[in-house]
Amino acid sequence: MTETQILNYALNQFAGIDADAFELSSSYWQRKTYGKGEFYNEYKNVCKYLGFIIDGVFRTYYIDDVSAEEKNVFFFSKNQVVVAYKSFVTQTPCSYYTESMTESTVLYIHVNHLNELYAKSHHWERFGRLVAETAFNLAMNRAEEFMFRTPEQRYLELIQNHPDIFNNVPLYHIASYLGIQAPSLSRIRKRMVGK
Amino acid sequence: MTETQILNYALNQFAGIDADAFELSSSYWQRKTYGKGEFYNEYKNVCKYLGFIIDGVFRTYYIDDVSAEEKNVFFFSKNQVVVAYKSFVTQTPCSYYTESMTESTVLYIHVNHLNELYAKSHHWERFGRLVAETAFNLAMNRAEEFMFRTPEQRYLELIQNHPDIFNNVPLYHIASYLGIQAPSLSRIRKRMVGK
DNA sequence: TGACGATCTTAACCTGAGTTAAGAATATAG
DNA sequence: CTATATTCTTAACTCAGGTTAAGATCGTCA
Repeated sequence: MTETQILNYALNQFAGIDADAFELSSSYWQRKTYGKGEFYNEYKNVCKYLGFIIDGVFRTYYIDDVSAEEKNVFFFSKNQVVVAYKSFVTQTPCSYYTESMTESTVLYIHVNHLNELYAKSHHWERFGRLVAETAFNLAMNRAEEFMFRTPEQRYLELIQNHPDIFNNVPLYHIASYLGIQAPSLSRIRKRMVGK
Repeated sequence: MTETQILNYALNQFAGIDADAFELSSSYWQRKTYGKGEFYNEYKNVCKYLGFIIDGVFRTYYIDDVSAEEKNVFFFSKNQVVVAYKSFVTQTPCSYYTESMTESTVLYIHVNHLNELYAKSHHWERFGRLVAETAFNLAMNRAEEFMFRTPEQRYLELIQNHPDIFNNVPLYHIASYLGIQAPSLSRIRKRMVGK
């Protein structure tokens, strides 16, 4: 399958974008590759593109003003959308960095083109709603993990629910994502030997 | 102002719903009052209504399976929408309880009627998108509070940003909202005397 | 007003995460 | 296959929040 076919298929699965609706968008999609450590979007930058990951892993992180520590917020991988949602929707500067952690390939579309598609087609409007819902679910799940689970439970659930992330990301990035320091994650892992 | 006028005004402010667009919806809105402790929506119930709070305060909480503790997730008050968003959008059973903490008055609309309005009017479609964005912001802010702030910082920011909640809700409910136990909140408050 | 229930604080002890720094294990490149 | 950098674990200590139970304070209403 070509990359465009992969995209078409994914959009169909996700939002019922059929061949005709996809055709409306086809001239708008562009392709970009990222090296390890390259940014999809940076702090204070307005996110102008919605990306679909053909291959690779991205992380979105926050830099704490006080401790200057990086705190991982989201991971995005293959066949997922990558976007700084709030910045993209409101076209305001982003609070985060979104960085490629691997060699990556992305197909992306400009916010203006997407808005055109919303106006032209109910299918694409539906897509916009579903992206909003997906973003909500992502944020709400993240909030729930921190409100209701201990770091140990978050660790176990990450292994269960996102083995793709767990297996492809160094542990110190996992620790940051779980909201703890690397030594704490080591202790949790040690505690669990035998359980 | 009548309650309907309050609603009309708020919808206009929030999403540019003009007199004509409001007229489309006017026969759909119903009114309900809640006593202290009455539920807007309960665990395992599908949330079928989007409410606009004329007066009162609601809280959404989760009950921990293990500890059987209540954990407050959101507060909603006057001139805000009250809804179990995920349940409402997906029409699936809710994970939460949403309870009135005071005598309250709500104007509400059924999900089917709202979907009708989406189909009929771009104004209402816009409203739907904005509700989705509001829900995202609420969830994302909550996630950020827990990912990036200490309980003490969360407490200070609550006082700053939501004095209405802080002043109208008992401290043990605030503690739960901040993700800590009541004695911890007492210690934080004590620590801060003199700061 | 005074008695009750609700709310808030305090104390004592426990536990798990933070911090720092050192060292072990693992990858990667030359 | 060794040297080097990266990643992971461990140790020792500190500290904030959890837990439990007691007591203080506040509100309310008979």
